[in-house]
Amino acid sequence: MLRFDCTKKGDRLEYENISERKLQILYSAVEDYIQFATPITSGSVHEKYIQDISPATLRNELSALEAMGYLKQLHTSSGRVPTTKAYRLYVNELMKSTKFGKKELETVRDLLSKRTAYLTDVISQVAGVISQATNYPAVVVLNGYDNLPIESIKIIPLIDKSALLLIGTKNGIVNGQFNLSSGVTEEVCVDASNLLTKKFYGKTIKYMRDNIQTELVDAKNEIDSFSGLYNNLIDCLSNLISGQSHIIKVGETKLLNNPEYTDLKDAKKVLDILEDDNELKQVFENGDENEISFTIGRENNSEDLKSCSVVKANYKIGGKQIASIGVIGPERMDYSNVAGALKVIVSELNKLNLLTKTNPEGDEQN
Amino acid sequence: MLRFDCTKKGDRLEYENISERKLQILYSAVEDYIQFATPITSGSVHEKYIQDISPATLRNELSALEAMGYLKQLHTSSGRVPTTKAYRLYVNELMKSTKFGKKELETVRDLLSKRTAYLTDVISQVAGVISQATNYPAVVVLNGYDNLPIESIKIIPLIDKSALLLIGTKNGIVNGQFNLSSGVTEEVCVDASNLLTKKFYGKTIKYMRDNIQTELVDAKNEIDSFSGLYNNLIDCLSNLISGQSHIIKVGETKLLNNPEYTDLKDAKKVLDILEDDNELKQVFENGDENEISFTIGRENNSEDLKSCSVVKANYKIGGKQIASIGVIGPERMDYSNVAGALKVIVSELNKLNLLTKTNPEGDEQN
DNA sequence: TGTTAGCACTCCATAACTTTGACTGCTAGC
DNA sequence: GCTAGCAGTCAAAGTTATGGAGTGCTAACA
Repeated sequence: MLRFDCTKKGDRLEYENISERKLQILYSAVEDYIQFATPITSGSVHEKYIQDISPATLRNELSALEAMGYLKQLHTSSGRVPTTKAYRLYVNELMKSTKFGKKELETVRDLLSKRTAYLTDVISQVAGVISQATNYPAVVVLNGYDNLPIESIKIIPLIDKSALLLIGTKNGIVNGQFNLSSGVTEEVCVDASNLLTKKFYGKTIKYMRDNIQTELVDAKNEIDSFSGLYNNLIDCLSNLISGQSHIIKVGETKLLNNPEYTDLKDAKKVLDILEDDNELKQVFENGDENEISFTIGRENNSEDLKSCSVVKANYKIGGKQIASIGVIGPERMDYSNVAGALKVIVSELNKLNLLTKTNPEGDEQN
Repeated sequence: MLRFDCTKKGDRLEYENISERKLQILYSAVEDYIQFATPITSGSVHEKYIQDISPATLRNELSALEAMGYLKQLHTSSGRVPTTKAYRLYVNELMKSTKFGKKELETVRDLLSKRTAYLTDVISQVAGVISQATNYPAVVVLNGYDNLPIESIKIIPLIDKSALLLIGTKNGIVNGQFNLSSGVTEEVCVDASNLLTKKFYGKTIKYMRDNIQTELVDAKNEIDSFSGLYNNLIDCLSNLISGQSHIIKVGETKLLNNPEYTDLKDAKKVLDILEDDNELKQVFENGDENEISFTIGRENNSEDLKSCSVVKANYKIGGKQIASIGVIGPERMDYSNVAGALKVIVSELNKLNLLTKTNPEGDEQN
């Protein structure tokens, strides 16, 4: 069965003077290797994909593709496996952009429709959905809270002289906690909440951080009792904003389902990176600015990740990066399925975002 | 070096007619195997632990201990490894109850002192601390919210016609979300919050569930606008209470650090159970009602866990089970260290609990 | 009766070797 | 330019030796 349809001939030839037939063979080879993880042989390509070319001819073609750097043999008399160059060509030019079934789409929608209020809950939910849809470990890196647009601010006094800070954003509630000086009443908190919401509605959290000092000095003059809140609130805000670039991981052990990691030593290298939040953050800060970004095998900076690929979606709002959402897996990754899953999830997240966006305007007009 | 000091002779003899010398040998054997994971031999015991008994005599003793079922040989001419029976004796009678260093204690206190408001955050923090302190995968199963005592109830309207429900408990905030009918003002939410807090302060969440219908019927009569809240709030409460017995896992891959899981097939069996929340819940519902409960090797019900041990602490408030906190690891687990870590964490949790308990009374008296 | 030295026995772990089979590269013919 | 067929190659699996660690047993001793 020939799965390759020739639609982008012009683009392809930019890469190299590579015949259409070689591309067809390479496409079959990569897809087969992704699916079965066994080296490609002239026999298997003939049998499964391209019956009208004999194995002997395929041998010549495979040999040529090897000379061009798209395939490599593990040893003489073994079949061939794709190189990073082949995966790159496959990802850029050959693969169907989304091989993501309707059934999976339904599952994703179902899971995301159970909306949760807190941003961190949304993130871990998203990570879970991706890991389930792709069967690889999923990682979500929230790139700080700076770019999130504020919808409302609430300060809620708790019983033991502390208070919750809830910042409602279009994506979910961000929360912090701080201590109240004695004498701060529930009323003061309500007043402060209203004041802050009024001053910062529609602005980003970064804007709030940069301007809260001056804004609150004014407020302090207006409202006396506000002083019991002032310092601690600012502390809380700066803690909230500076430190917490949240990272969530789900399904690390799914890595072990792949035959390239039957040797624990190899698996350990990758799992150790998955354990180390700082390293992982760096990994997910790499890649280009496209909607979906692929870092394949040897393209990875880290030596221990040369056997891996990282696929991530850049989740943006108003052109500003909010989070990196992605998976990590063997170089022999099902790129098509992963890219499909990530696209669907980002698009569903954007829909949720629109949903919350329309309502407050309705409220405002009332 | 003889690490065993004889203090509980009377108790020990209840088990079996086993000489003090055999106990000393067995103690050395188990501790050595826990530390090095290599079979015990007459030579190594002589060299490392009991110099004044010759290897030949130790051979006789080890052979006798094998006949009694405390040791087993993997094959003739191999050393011996402890059986489940040996670990059970070790845990019940021989081990030092806490082998938990001051340094580790400081770490635990540090981590727990960064108090977070939300119960789910507290739980995952606790799981992280345990996994870090023991170097095994940690699991926390929150046994529903039923037994948590209520301190305050807040309903917070969000911008898009939905509302947050925050139930403050002595252990942390439990939160839910529900939709508001139109016309429900911020004032109504405040009134409802105050009313609910007044009615249910000090009662458990279970009590609230069982009595909210009747209590709120009265309130509906008092306050007209309350009807916009009524149904959805009850829905939210019952969802909150029934479904969510939270389970949190941290450090699953730490299992792979142990030599008994260098074969991925063996590791997979255990990791699969760690993936399956339902099965895991059952595992952690087993065990006795003691403060710390050990389920060792073959004592496990699940066939796939016969090579594992599960140690859990029952975290209770007022005698009522709140959560199971524990670790899962190879049968050759460092029981002493794990038990120490769990005890410390439960005791620190109880302290935090007391801390929040004193403050509201202060508030009440003001 | 309990302890101990010494020796024979056992059996795993490791390495060296052999066999098998899958696949390629090459050559010659179409 | 394509293809059949055959020789060559090499890993994977199976087989056979070798070494060494550890026990069990026996006989002597306190």
